[in-house]
Amino acid sequence: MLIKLDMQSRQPIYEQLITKIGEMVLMGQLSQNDQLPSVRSLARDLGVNPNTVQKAYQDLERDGVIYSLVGKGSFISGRTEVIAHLQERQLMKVTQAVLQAKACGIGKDKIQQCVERVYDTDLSREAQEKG
Amino acid sequence: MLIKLDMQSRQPIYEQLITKIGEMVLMGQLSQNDQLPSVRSLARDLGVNPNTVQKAYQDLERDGVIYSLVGKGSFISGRTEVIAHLQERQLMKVTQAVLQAKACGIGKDKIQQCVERVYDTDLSREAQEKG
Amino acid sequence: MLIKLDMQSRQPIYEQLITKIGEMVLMGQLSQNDQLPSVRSLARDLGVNPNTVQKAYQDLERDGVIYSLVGKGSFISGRTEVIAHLQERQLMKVTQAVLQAKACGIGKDKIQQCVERVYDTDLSREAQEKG
Amino acid sequence: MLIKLDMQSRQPIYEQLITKIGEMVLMGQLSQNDQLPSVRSLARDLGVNPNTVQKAYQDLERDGVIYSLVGKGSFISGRTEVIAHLQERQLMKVTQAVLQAKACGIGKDKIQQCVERVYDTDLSREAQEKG
DNA sequence: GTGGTCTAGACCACA
DNA sequence: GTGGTCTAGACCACA
Repeated sequence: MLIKLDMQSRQPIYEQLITKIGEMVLMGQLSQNDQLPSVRSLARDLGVNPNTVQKAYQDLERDGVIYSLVGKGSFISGRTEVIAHLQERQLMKVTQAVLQAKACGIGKDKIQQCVERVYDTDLSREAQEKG
Repeated sequence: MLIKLDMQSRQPIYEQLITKIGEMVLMGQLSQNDQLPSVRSLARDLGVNPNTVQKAYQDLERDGVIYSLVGKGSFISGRTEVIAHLQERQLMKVTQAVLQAKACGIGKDKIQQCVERVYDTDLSREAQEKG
Repeated sequence: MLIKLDMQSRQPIYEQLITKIGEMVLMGQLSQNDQLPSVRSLARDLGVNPNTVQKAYQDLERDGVIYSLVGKGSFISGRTEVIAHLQERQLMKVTQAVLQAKACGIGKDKIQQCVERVYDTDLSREAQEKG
Repeated sequence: MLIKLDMQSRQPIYEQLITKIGEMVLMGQLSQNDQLPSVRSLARDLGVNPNTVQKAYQDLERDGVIYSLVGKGSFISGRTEVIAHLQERQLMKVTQAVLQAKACGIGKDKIQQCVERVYDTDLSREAQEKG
């Protein structure tokens, strides 16, 4: 389970975990019924408090992204509605940021440049890494 | 001073205040050397503790957005470098959100639709207000 | 009465006034029994609140730097002991700053350079202004 | 954590705290990633309100001297640029005091004596402690 | 346990 | 009147 955490970030560790696991589901790196590492082993691997992983798993279960079987472990639910919901939520964040940007007097063109840069830069970076 | 606070929000009150005043500066609703309402009067108007407004004002002063004179009041600094910095910071937030969206497998077109919607919606709202 | 105030400074205006008048006494620009401008006229000239000038004059009188005659005005006392005391107090400030600098691990040589710079720079500046 | 506060001082408690911790960093008594006492424990030890310590810690974090992790604690950042900046700021204070002294007609020799006294006195104090 | 936010209210220096 | 500091104490999210 390759997860990079930013310990200095203002974003709570448990939220970073939720985001990362959500991304792995959306990108197909985690599929229906795949088993997640146990709370303790993941906590050990990441060097964080088990409570933190526990909190992330609980939230993911509450949102239907994973399901837990007592004594067996935690698994990806893979329900399509959940996946759609994850993407919607992320789009909402973009909308919020753009709304605030507009409230700051930032023009549509600036935002569009910003979007272009993100999608173009990453494509070229992936090309480099593959090439 | 028209400021709406969301008391239910996860975002702290003093941060909401900072954001709102920053927006008013960027939109030209507050200009250089304009006087802000006093800590106490704004606190009274918003129904929050003076300490909370004080914290917002002190953070704004540290960021160079306003300056405070004991015994006289708090005023907009209006330094251009500060204004530019405020906009950059907001653009960074958009970039972050878009980056995460991309990491979730959301396509460029979806983001662009989202941007269009934000800017078009507001235009129509302005049209309604004028018409 | 040529006095330049820094309205943006953290140092209170009344303290700036006290310092400036003290300096003028020490530099011989104000001599024994010289009359000071009235509280109101000085406040008007400087664009500050009369209370502020009043407070400065009161402190100066308490320290024996000036004396006030009701209905006549305020005057320089010019007592030698007072002049010596003003200089001592300023030296104390230097000592305090140097003590803190030493507590910060700053070496004696750095401080000495700093002293040289102040005295050399100003001499050359005075030369330019006179020449 | 040995910190002496002067409750009678005009200097605010939180500023005294900031100064003291800054000095300990500069003197190498606190090094990179060293953990500071928690807000509550330090407040208890010093007999002040936790909010006051909190304010000091937050200011130190904003200046890059320390970093705080919610749920874990506060730690020394140890960034060299920050350390250099702390010393520069202290030297500025010395320069200001010397400039004012000169404006008061105090000669260079008087200042130099004052510097000598500070650095010699402390050396003898260290000698006493060792001897 | 940790840091962060907030209230209610006092007191201060300053203009 | 103004901003700034501080206390006492509550509650929250997080690890």
